Amino acid sequence: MKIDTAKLYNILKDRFGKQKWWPIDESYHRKNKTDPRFEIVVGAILTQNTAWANVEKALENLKSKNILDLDSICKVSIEELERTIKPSGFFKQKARRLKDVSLYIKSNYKNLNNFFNKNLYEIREELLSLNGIGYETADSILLYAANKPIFVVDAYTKRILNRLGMNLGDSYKDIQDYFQNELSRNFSKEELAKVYANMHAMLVILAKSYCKKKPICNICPLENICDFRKNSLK
DNA sequence: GTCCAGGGCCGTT
DNA sequence: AACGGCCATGGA
Repeated sequence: MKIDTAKLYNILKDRFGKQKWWPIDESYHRKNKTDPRFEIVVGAILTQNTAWANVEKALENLKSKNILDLDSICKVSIEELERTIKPSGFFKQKARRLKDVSLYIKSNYKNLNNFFNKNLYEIREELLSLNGIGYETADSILLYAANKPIFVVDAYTKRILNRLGMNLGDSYKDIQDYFQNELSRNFSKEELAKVYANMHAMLVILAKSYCKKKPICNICPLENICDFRKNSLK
């Protein structure tokens, strides 16, 4: 069975409201005259299979050293970068990944703005060509930093879909296409980026607070439309 | 002590 | 194409 994603969107919105997603320290970037979107690029890499609380510690460390910007990450030594982001885990590979993406943008585009001004799919290809940036990280950067209309699929999304009983399989692209096809029919082109952003944000909130590994079904907003809930009541 | 978190890569079947 | 091991920290 397939559930209308526009309906899903509205149910979640009624319960959670609009989520202001991807926290950014605006005041830090105002003060330092740095591009706040770069914080999202960094966060997207640091959060790979990692609890956000640990990412926050790493981001705080970067801010306290005033190196949460493109040019600083390009300049800082790999050893110091590793030490600074250590709380976020996998610090050696993540330091390398931050370096790689930063140096790529710096050498090819000078700054984030020039890079993000390109076409969505051109940016996506370039991000995916870098080691350590897969579909989810690339799309998170595109959606939340570059404000491009592309839907982010993550482990939470897959878990929720499986429990709802939508047989979309495990393919990233299939799931992404499904959401984009459905939502683009129900919302205007101009608001799609915001809708995708809210949708993903609300799915994450749902997964964290209700649709956990051990789900809390009896107070879940999707209780009435969920196969997992129905089966557990049998 | 065990489990898990807003993945991705690489080697083996 | 699919799967398993690996990367690492800190909170529950």
